[in-house]
Amino acid sequence: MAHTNIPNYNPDEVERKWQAKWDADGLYHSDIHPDEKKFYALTMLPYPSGDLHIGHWYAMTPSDARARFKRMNGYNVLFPIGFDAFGLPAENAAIKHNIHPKKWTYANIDRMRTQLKSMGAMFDWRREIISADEKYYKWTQWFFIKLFEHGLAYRKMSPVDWCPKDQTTLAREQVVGEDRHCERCGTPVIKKDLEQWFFKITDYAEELLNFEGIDWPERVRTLQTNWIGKSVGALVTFKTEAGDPIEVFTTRPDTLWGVTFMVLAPEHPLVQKLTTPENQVNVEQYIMDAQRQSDIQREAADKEKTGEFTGGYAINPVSGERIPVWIADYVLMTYGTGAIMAVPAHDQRDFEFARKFKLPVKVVVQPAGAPKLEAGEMNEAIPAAGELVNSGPLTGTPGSESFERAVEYVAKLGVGHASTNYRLRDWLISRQRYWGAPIPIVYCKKHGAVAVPEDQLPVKLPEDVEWKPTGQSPLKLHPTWSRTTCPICGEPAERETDTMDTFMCSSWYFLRYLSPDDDKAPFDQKEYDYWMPVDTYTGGIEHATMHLIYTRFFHKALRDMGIVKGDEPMMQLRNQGMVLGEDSEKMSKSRGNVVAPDDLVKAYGADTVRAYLMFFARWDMGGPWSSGGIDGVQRWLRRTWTTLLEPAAAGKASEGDIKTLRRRVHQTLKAVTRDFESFEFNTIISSLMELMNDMSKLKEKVGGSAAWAEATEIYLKMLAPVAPHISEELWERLGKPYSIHTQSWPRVDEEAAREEEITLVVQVNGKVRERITVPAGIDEESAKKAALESEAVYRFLEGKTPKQVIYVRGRLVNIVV
RNA sequence: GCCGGAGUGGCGGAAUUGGCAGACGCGCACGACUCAAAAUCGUGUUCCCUCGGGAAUGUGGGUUCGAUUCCCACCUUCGGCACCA
Repeated sequence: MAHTNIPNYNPDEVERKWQAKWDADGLYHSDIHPDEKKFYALTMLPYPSGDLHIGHWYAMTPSDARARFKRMNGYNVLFPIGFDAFGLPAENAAIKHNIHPKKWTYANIDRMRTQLKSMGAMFDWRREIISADEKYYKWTQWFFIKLFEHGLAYRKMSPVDWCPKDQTTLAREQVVGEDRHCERCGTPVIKKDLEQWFFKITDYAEELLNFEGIDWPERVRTLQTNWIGKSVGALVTFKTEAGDPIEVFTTRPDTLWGVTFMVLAPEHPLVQKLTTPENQVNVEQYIMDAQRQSDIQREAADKEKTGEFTGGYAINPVSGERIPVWIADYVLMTYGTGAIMAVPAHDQRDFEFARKFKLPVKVVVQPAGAPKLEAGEMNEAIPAAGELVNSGPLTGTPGSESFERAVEYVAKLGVGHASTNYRLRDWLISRQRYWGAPIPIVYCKKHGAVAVPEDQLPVKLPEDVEWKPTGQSPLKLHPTWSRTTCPICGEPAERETDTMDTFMCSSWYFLRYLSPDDDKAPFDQKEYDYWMPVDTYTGGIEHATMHLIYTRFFHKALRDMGIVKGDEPMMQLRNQGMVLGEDSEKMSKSRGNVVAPDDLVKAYGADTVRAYLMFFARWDMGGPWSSGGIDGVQRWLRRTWTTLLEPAAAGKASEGDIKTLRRRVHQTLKAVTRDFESFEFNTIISSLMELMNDMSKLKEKVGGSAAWAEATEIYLKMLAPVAPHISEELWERLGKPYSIHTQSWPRVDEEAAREEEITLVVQVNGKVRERITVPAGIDEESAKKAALESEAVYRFLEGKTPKQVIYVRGRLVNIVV
């Protein structure tokens, strides 16, 4: 079978040739064409960490293939790329290798740009953005000022999460895991009281829970919903005996008559006042202990309850009962009001606390069906709703309306009202590090925090800075940089020396792709009106409660300022899984299980790597890399090469063979089209492999026919988004007009795709006994008749009469005996 | 504890609406070609079997003529949240 008269498939040569030509021709330039429908395909912008990782390829290749598919389907496609270039790793590498963060970052970008280009993606490089460029971060600062002007950026002193290794504060979203460690470096965080800048994302908590009109994965929606943590309840005001109000948030206003004590967070402002002299020493000791403990210790769920009695009492506003006020670290100052009403009969935490400190338990809810609750006999709290008992005027209220009735009651008394609480906190954006966009604020003695005027942007990041982390912002240590004048009064003033969280840069980057060089505005309005919103956004799920929630907030805030339109920036989101090492572990240099795409491209060519990444796992699931499997994909592309280039045999094709070929081609086209739409990339490749297997078998007979010409043309068009170089090369060698990537996606010939004969499965009692070939259009009567007459059925019926015969059109007959 | 995903051959995975379980590929075995090997091509490959069949999609039930698919309970595993009032 060896044919020596056709050239060998040399991926390296083919790929270099076409990448150069596409680049020279501007084949992937995306410009506004008002008469064409647009498609904005976006892949999450990479951090320039040094080398392009196989994970980047895994994320971007199918996104690129789908963008190409959309282009062939008549869309004017925008598929841009850029670099999320500010951030800690640059600074850490700078310290380690004593190289300036800027130099390190831009050298990495140069390397990664070359690596990205080897992928052969349809990126429009004219639109590349680098978030660390002055012309980019000028607008990041501009957005900060807009948020500031609209009251969505504010500064406050509060206990914040601090990473002792990276020497900076972190947003809550960037503190992860049970031991509450830094998302970047893994070091457990500590609390520090600092004055920091925040964005008021909590203003949008309710709206962020609404995913109507966007096609985002259930998983991301759940993660964001949990993160926002909505609780519906009521705020109720108790009073101390001295008359000071203590407001509590409760989700169970129906249990108000069951309150037997109150608990304040140790940091609660009323603690000092409430504490009686004889409890002073113990309370102060407890507060000090609580402060010393890390969050990890304090928030451990299985920890035994601790607390201290203040000696003070409060009055229950509905019952008038006098109840003791305690402090305990299970009540957090950062959630709700920092104080709770304790109902030990119906809340497990309060129950444990009451049992430990011998506080009374009072039953006020009797769930239907449960035995009558007796406080003395309970060994756990009963949180279920039910009929109210021992609840003053509300006694006898059924569980179904107890919540509403209780809220009405406290509202009538003027001591409370319905309220909703969210777990979401405002976004802390100050970072005490060098390599970020400076916060464009000036502090004036007279005017306080003043925004830098727009015409003075950008506030440039100086390069002559000692960047080693000291816990102080490096910009603060610069001898002159922070010295300036107040934009309002002109008096000497100080610049803010913290930089912004890099998630600020990535919250709006997809807008900068629209007009990366515009120096009048963050984006060009014409470009915006044509391209936005993003139609498909692809990337990892790890940003569900970081980037993806920030960018939605950002968009909504800009919408309310009239800067952008619509409620959401990205209409459809899809997440890829993760490529693991061959040992099924996360790839890491220390484990030595890293797969380098550059090596693979060298050995197999980009097309094989692309196709294998699309083939080897379900894209949304990912999985361990297997070095063996890639050979199969390489074999398939080589087979494609030889099958399409070998001269056709002179033989005459039979009508049956032609029909078979066309049927297979159009059936495959149908499946591939469907799978591109639904992100099922692995079955695209297997369908193409199957078709190639069939084509190579049929070629000897049909190689000279018009059907064969049609088959090769459709096959190459389907292959083009997956393997853009080899398909372009074969397209050219078959004498077709340049470029295959500007061709239209073929149309399915339904007539040709239709099966003429089908295999009818014959079951007896649900077990397959026979397969018979029948005409596709067979009617029910004939199908049943054919089944009953088959030899196997005769054997299995053993003379018995069928009780029932079930027919599924075009599929099977089941004979029930 | 709560929320969500996943469990199918030796391996990655496929199966459109409840209708042929294991497509496609890897690996393996055998064969062709070769002095030989590689490459390539071909055949086979879930398990058991008395060669008639039988069993099988994490486990146990249920619905159905028929369940990888729907329902209930559970196990394992991955991810998120977690003293959130």
